Amino acid sequence: MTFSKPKGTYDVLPDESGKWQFVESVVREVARVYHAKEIRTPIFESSELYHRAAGETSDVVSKETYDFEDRGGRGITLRPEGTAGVVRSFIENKSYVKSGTQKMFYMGPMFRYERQQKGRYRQHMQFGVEAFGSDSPSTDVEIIAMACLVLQKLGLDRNVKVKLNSLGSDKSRALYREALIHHFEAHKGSLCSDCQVRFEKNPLRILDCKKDADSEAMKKAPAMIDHLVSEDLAYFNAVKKGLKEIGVVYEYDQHLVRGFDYYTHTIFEVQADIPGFGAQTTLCGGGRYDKLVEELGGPATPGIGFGMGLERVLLALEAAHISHDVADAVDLFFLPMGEDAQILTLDMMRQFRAEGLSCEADFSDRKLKARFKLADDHHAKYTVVVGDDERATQMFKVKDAKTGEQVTVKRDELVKFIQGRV
RNA sequence: GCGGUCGUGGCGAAGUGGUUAACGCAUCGGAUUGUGGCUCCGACAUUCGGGGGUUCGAUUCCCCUCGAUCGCCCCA
Repeated sequence: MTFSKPKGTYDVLPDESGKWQFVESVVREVARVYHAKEIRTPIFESSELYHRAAGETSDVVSKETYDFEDRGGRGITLRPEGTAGVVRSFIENKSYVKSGTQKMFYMGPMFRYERQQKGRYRQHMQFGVEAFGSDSPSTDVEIIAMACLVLQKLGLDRNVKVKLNSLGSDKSRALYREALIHHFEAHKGSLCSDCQVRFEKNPLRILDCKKDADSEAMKKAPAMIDHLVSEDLAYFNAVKKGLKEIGVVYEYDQHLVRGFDYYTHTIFEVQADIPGFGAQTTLCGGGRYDKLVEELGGPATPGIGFGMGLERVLLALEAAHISHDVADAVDLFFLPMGEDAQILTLDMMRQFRAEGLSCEADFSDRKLKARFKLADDHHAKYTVVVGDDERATQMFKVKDAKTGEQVTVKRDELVKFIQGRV
């Protein structure tokens, strides 16, 4: 009987974790300079939370969640996205009593029951940011720029594009919804079957359809921007102006619609723009959600945030042929000859490791040739053979992997010798 | 949830309805018993994702299933 990983999941193997850690370190560094502190919420929440937050018409919540009943009969859902849990925490811990804008980030696994393909998994890693308490368009600009900074620091800024749209406030949206229904009513017959359903449930989603993208009905469809009430339009213009002023290149996309119903005003995506990238091009998506805190039972508090899929970021790096050096070399590799030498090696390694040097030893009794090769495989910077002579004299021959040169060093001086060279 | 393609050792990859399943890399052993990365020699799949069927005989044909992959949908 052998076991295999659940469908849609993957293992990050020891040789692959370095690049993950690198991306994670970049993300944390960007969070630091943005003064966004980390928040860690449970990876499961009550099912009700997600239904209330994302909305019943969203595909993610209506058919892609991992739901189960726990032994106490509670309805539990593995988090499919990060915002709902963070907002729940924000309200439950009364974080809203603080004044000013609060920025926080999270990084962790999200779960969606979907058919997997390139860049889409049932468990995926997301880095996300939320900012509460500011209704200024400048905060929108700041948050979008933050997502861009992560990608820039990774070297991907030339391989991505930012797409931007506005959904406006409730008022604008109601107006637009009516206009859309009025427009598509006449063309309903020419729409694809999915859009027939969208027409009934959420006409906004028709705009996102790829099948009907080139149809006459779609081309003539009214644009959201023409239905924004004046203050909403002013808000959107302020965001666009801000982005332009600070040099964030974006594309206005009137068909951009996001998957969760909680969004208002500014919505955006950062998409990979790399030849040969898979079908899942969205690296990052987010927007403003000024009603969500209130809807989930908190005081009216504006918010904006985004989520970034780290698998896709890694895929983008690969597709763009960008690699970042990951250090995996070990400072010292010991080759003890015999049992007494092994004990001595253990003692030396204990001392050296406490001093911060990384050490590895091979305790096999194979021939030295094979064992040196092992040191090589571990990218050892220095290799030391420990045998009877060395034990007797406490003098060790330290071999430099790069030059092949061997220097004899006293045990007492070994730490300094290595530390001065690595 | 829907459609296409694919599934041979740790990895890459030939192959055929018939009895020993190429080759390359990696690994292990030896040439070379305390000093590697070169070279040479040798070893390494009772088995071709799993189950069932057709057949005298199946890795090869058929069905089911699981998995991977690409796309649709959706999204990070």
